[in-house]
Parts: sequence; C-alpha cells; structure tokens
Amino acid sequence: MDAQLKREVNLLHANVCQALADPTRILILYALGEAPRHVSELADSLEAPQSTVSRHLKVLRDRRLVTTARDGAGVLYSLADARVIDALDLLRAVLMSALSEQGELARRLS
Amino acid sequence: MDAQLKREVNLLHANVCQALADPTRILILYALGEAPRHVSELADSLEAPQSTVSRHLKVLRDRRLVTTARDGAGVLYSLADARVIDALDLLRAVLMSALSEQGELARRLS
DNA sequence: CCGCTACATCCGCACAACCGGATATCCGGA
DNA sequence: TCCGGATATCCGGTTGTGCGGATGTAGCGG
Repeated sequence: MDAQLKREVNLLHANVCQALADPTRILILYALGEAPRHVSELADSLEAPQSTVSRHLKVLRDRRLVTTARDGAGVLYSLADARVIDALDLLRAVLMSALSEQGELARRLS
Repeated sequence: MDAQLKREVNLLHANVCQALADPTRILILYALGEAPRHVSELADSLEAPQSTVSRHLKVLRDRRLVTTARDGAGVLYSLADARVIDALDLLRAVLMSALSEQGELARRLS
C-alpha cells in the first residue's frame, strides 16, 4: 500500500476523524452549522455541563474545525468549514441505507 | 436542541463515525474502495497482524460498511457503500484547508 | 474423510478518552 | 481598580478501545 496515502490518512484521522468520534462534538458542529453560538448557549441546548462543552470545543478548536471570536464578555464559536456538515450528511445517508438494509434483512428472517 | 436530531446523531456516531475513528480502518476502506480484497491481502498491504485486521473488519462488518462473500478457501471483503469514500475525500479537503491555514499562520508569525 | 489454509475470536494488558465538580483565568463595566 | 459573569483548565476516577499472540472454527482440495 502507498506509504503516501498512509501518512495522509494518519493526518486525516488525527486531525478530523477523531474529532468526529464523539456524539456531543457532532451535535456541536451541527449547532454551529446553523449559527455561531456562545459556550453557554451550547451547554444549555446540549444539556451538558459547561466544562464538558468547553473541553469538546477545545478539541474542535485545536483541529481548526471551529473558529472563535470574542464577543463582549463571552466567546462566539463558529463553524470553520461548512464542508464538514456536508460530509456528515453524506454519512447520514450511508447510515440510512445500512439501517434500511438491516430492516430488510429482519423482515426476511421473520 | 431538537431531541430527534440528538437521537439521529447518536446513531450516526455509533454506527458510522466510530468506525472511522481509527486510521487502520480508514485505510481498509480506501483499499476496498479500489477493489474487493481478502483478509490476508489487507494484512499484507497494511503490514498489520492478521488478528488486528480481522478485528477491524469485524467493526466495519457489524456496521454494514463492508460486505463479505466466500471465495474458495477465503473471504472476499467489499466496500458496501461508495459514499463513505466520498465523505472521507470531503474531509480530506477540509483537512487540507485547515493545514494550509495553519501554514499561513506559521508564515505570518515567523 | 482428513489435513491444511484462511479466517475469526479469545485473552490479558496498556493506553487513551470522557466525565463533571472544583478551581483558575480573562475581560468589560461600574 | 475591583467585581462578576463567561470560559478555560485541572483533577481523580472510570470506561472504552486497540494490540497481537494464542487458540478456535470452517470449508476446500486431495
């Protein structure tokens, strides 16, 4: 296998995929896809403690998937690249196919 | 936040994103994107022990991201849905943007 | 029918990631 | 300058996940 591809995939994993490996972070990305938000807003809508949300935001920030801007006393987080949402939506479509196939299978077996 | 979306994202994470949360599995998907392969072929090209590859394949199989077919003495694995590759390529594009931005930043600071 | 190849699973271990309360830091306004 | 609200980070503990050698299992070919 191409060693170049291996290196690139390692980067892809470390910088992007791993960031998507937590449901809370995915929800944060979707929320920011709608509009920029403050940390406390996100904590409220996710019903998660502030420290948890902040920690997840750090993960996304370190990988440059979100950007920050000071806004008065708070910090406004925004989605850095809308294509992340496109990719997630694509994966959702894949999921739907897999699920309906499973349903199909269950139907056949019953 | 919409409880419906939360449920769907949980499924998305459990069934798809978590499967992408390992570089070896991503490489397997790319390899299968080129052509169906046997377990031993994958183990060779990834330079990973057979047990490791087989375990990763189980993860992908359980989530229906790959399909299997018996082929003589062995088992042939194939990519179940090419859109997974599309999504990964999209994320690669996102990564490239983020990296070049980082480079930009490093240049400005130097 | 048997042995062998190809694959799947088991096992014990090590490491990484998440959690959430508590605490520290930052900043704007009075 | 000092207070308070908004975020960030620290901490201890728990759980999850990957690893790879060893061991099971299945099915083809002789």
